[in-house]
Amino acid sequence: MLEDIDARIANELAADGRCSYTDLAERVGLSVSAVHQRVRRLEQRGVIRGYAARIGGEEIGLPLTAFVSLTPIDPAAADDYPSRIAHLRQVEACYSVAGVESYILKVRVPTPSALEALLAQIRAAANVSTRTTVVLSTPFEDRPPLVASQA
Amino acid sequence: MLEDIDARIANELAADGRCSYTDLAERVGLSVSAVHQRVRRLEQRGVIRGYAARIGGEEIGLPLTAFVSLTPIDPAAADDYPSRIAHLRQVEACYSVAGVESYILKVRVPTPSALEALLAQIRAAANVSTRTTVVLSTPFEDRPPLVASQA
DNA sequence: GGTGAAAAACATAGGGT
DNA sequence: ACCCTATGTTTTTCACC
Repeated sequence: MLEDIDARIANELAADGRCSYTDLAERVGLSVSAVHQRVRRLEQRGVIRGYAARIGGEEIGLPLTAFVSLTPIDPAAADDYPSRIAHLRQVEACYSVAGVESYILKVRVPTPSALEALLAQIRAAANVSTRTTVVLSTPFEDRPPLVASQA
Repeated sequence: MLEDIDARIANELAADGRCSYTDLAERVGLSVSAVHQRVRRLEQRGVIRGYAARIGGEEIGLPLTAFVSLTPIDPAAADDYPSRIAHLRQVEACYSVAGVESYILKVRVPTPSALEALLAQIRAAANVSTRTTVVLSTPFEDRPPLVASQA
């Protein structure tokens, strides 16, 4: 599926998303145009889904992170919770999970009272009960996965 | 703290980490060099912590994501759990949380049995008990936070 | 798949307002 | 803080292997 040089390219870009093709080419030992072509293919195949700047939460006034677990109140309701919640931009991620609860959300807000308001919006928008776990600190986050070759 | 144009630059780069300075300059209505200077300052201030390619888990043979909650077995033990776990590369994130449990980890593995092995490693390395919630699907993830100005 | 070369676009530094 | 200009680098395409 994923060949060795492609894996190395993906790892490099996961660690440094703005790395130039020229640098990449040197590191993996190919010409610039070959690397360029491979990167485009990786993007098409969905191995690389996009590029993002990692933003420091505290520096932009969103120091409070929390995980919010959702339990549907009406078990017979339609299963479109994600779409009911996606418009809330403070919700950074939404996972459907196997467990007592149905979804886990990751949220980022400026203050405890903003969290309170957001929880009310979530409950209202999706007809769910919530259980919230506040993040105290983040020793590490967003570590790039080890892309291994499997050709 | 964070001025309007800086906020827009941060938002653009959060959404498209490989956007050129030329494009950025057009979008925010400044000269290329002014934008370049601002980006450097945002990086120095920690607003922008780095750049990363977003990698598709299924496409690289890591289709199984889970959240693992940790409870210390010896409540008197030293509080260096993150450093005991950081060497396990399947652990993508580590959060210290307020709740029944002490930490939440996000992990990505190829198979259920790799998850089993990883959990054993986590328990052995940190002397903790674990509770695992398997992710079934990910409606969305890594949405860029809304960087708001607060000058 | 890969290379190499040429044109266009871009990044970067310096001096001026 | 910003703009402009000049220079070197990078991206991107294309013809060829």
